[in-house]
Amino acid sequence: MKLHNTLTRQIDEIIPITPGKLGVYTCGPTVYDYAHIGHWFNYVRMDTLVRALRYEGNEVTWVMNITDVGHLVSDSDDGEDKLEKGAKREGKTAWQVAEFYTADFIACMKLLAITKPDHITKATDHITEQIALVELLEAKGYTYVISDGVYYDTSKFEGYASFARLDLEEQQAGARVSFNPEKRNGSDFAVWKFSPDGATRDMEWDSPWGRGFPGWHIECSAMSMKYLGDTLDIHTGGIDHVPIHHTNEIAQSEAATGKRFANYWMHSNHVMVEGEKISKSLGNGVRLQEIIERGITPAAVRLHVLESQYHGQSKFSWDGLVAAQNRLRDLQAMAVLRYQARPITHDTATFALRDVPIELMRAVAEDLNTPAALAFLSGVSTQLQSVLIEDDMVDHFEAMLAGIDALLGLGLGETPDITASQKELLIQRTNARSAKDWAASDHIRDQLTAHDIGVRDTSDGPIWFRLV
RNA sequence: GGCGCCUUGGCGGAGUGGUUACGCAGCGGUCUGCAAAACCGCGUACACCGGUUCAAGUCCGGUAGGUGCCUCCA
Repeated sequence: MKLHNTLTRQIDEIIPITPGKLGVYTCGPTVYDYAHIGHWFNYVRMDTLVRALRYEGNEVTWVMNITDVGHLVSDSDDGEDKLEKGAKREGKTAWQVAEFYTADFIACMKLLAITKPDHITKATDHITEQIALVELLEAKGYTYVISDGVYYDTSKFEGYASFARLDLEEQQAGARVSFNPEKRNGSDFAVWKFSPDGATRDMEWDSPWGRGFPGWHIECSAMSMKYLGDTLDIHTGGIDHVPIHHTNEIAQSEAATGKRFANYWMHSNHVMVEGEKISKSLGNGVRLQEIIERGITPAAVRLHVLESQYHGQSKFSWDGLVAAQNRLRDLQAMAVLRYQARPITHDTATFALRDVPIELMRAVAEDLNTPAALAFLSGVSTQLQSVLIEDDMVDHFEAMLAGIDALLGLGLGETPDITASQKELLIQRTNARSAKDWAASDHIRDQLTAHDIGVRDTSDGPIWFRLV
């Protein structure tokens, strides 16, 4: 498996620290609002990465965090906590807000066939680990305390700007936001924030420095290293995290351990909706629920994501979603051929079914080139429509679908057979056609259509497929 | 102001030097009792201008347009 590694800015072959085992950490959602289509592109891609690594035979430990505290809404020094803000908006506590949106997120993951991570870690469940990490950084002299919190001194970490290739001085000169004058450097960030004087937050904890809550960045460092060790194999996240969040994670983690934090960094690029960036102000953050309400299945959404590559900016449109839905229908029509195998008449149909998932993996291994994998799959679909599926092919057919699903998560192996009564209708129609009773034959066809079943008549008899 | 990225046929989207993937939509054909489906074929696509090369969508330079980050953001 090769990936575009943000660390080296190259396509790198993934080499596990421990052969056959891989630790993958994915920056998960901040649960203050619903996830939108941009998030789902990201998580479907990460899931595809994990699926592919496992398909290659690796034992993968996948960790995803849930940020349920500490993610500030604006400037990292003065801003409000997103969860506390969400709580005010909805008249709930921050805890209730976090619980609600976490549940929604996990439900949507399931709909999109995103593999359940081995560990879904909440920041609020790991306050002890985060405090311990701050204490370690303090002991090593990386932190200082000012009026509103404990800060990390980025000037103490050599190469702070190198990961994101930042020019800190130039950036500060052109920055549109002024920073807290108590900070030693503009790029310094809070690892522990104090609760405001006289105010009580929904979420706050005691610490050696005072009552408050952890900074957003420290959470990912603390939790990823707890579950995956000091050096992760692969760290993934949205591309927007490169200059700040991931830069800060590296600074914290490497300062604490003296070791490299992650060997490979994979960043999912952004999705443009109808030509525009997804943003709150444009109100174009399409939710999965909205898509489903418009009659698009989650599997089609997933297919649409797989039609794009993670490294470049992607486009989302309703037309594109419909196109994906149509394409998926064709793949399902292929999948359902396994229920319609004929008795063996000759032994010439030697389609290499078992090689199909292997070929898909070959494409996916090239920096997650899922569009190329789908192109191959479409070719397979076309060939199978032309070939007579015989009884001795069914086992291989099922194994092929299982392989495709393991890799792409499209659920082709779950497409159900038609019912016994529907099969009976097909037989009746065949009989009517033999008798050249076209009225009866057409009537039965209408009945089948009402069941969303279409039929095509071939020289080897009827082949059914689902219309939706 | 600084640092990046992108521009492929109606739409989406592969493709890092040499048979123009693939999908959706469209058109034509075959098949069919009809319809549908399926299959086959079609559209002379690589923003523009130069350069390198026997050969460029693919490398280099420039132009135009778009876009991302530098502020929370997947």
